[in-house]
Amino acid sequence: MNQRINNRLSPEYVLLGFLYELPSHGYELHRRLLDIFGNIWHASQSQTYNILKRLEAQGHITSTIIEQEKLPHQQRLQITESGSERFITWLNKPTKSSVHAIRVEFVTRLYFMQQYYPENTQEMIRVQVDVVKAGLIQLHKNLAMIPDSQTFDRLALELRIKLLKSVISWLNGCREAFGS
Amino acid sequence: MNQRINNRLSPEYVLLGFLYELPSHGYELHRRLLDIFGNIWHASQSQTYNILKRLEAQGHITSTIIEQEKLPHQQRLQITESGSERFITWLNKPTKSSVHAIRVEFVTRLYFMQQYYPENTQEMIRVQVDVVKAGLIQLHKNLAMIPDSQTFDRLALELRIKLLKSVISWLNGCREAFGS
DNA sequence: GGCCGCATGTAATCTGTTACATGATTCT
DNA sequence: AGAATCATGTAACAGATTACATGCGGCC
Repeated sequence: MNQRINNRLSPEYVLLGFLYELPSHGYELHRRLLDIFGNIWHASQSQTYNILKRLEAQGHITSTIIEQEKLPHQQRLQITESGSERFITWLNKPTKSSVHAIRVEFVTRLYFMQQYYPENTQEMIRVQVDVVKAGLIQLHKNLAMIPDSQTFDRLALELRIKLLKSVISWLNGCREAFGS
Repeated sequence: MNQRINNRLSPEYVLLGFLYELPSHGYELHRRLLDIFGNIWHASQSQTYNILKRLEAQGHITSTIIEQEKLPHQQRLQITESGSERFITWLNKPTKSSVHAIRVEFVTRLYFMQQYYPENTQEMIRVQVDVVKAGLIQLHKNLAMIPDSQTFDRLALELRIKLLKSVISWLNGCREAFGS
């Protein structure tokens, strides 16, 4: 239950990542999610609350209600040991060699690594390049096994190869952008 | 209800596309889905049946039971007018300028166009190039509006731009591969 | 007076995932 | 004898989407 079995991506790590730094509450987390990751992650307000509920049920965050004068009450959310651990594990785990995963998950990890452990950014990118290169080699092997006659299958694979090559080129650009 | 409002992709058009040519039944459709589109679309067997049920409920296909000797009965599925129309509309509608959509939806449309209306393939690719180019221009505009200081935002956008450029290059390759 | 921002949710619906169920035939 | 293929599904659960609900304070 605790493990992400399939490859479905959800912004739960983003929320965890915000809370890793300091406590906050649902409304603000949602706003920051839109602000910073609006182009990458999409969640409606209620979906954000849903995810937070889930994280709380799983023991990754705890909540305390704070009454405010003149404003509605807040639910102060705080990350737990288990939540921090979960976040850090995710942050350090290379993203799989898939265009979509890189565009969404790796970019998110890059943001948080740069925020919290900038000294690890270079290494993180280096490792990711290796993972994508390994994926590319596999795709090339697959391509070699498809006969020339299967134009469609070859084209579909060639697209993925092209995209992954772009990803590697972009990753190298990242290394410079966050240059040491 | 009939319209696909959000950008969730599902292999329903693949199933419709198979049935566009000739009637079939769930089991075979699922096999072909795995065979031909295994690298692109993922659906469990029951999910395939679910989608077919949905298409039937929506009036896009009809079913008749066929008894067989020695083998289990089949449900012969046949596409309706409404289903054919839906498929053709989809087939001719350019895929939006998104890496994922191109990798999944456009590649699928390419397959069916090549199967059923090969003479339209060139035009289809041409139109798609235009759509992606328009998307690229938009992204470039967005990029120009991000100040240099926001390294992260720029990088995230630059990745998308790089990927879309690869897509265009690939599309041009397609034109040659299906050269007239 | 009406809309926006703050702040939290519930309910209904849809879609997908996994596991389970059935039962005959054909291949190894 | 056992596995794979043919062929159809149900049930339980997880997750996302949309709409709806509430209510105060501040701004125009």
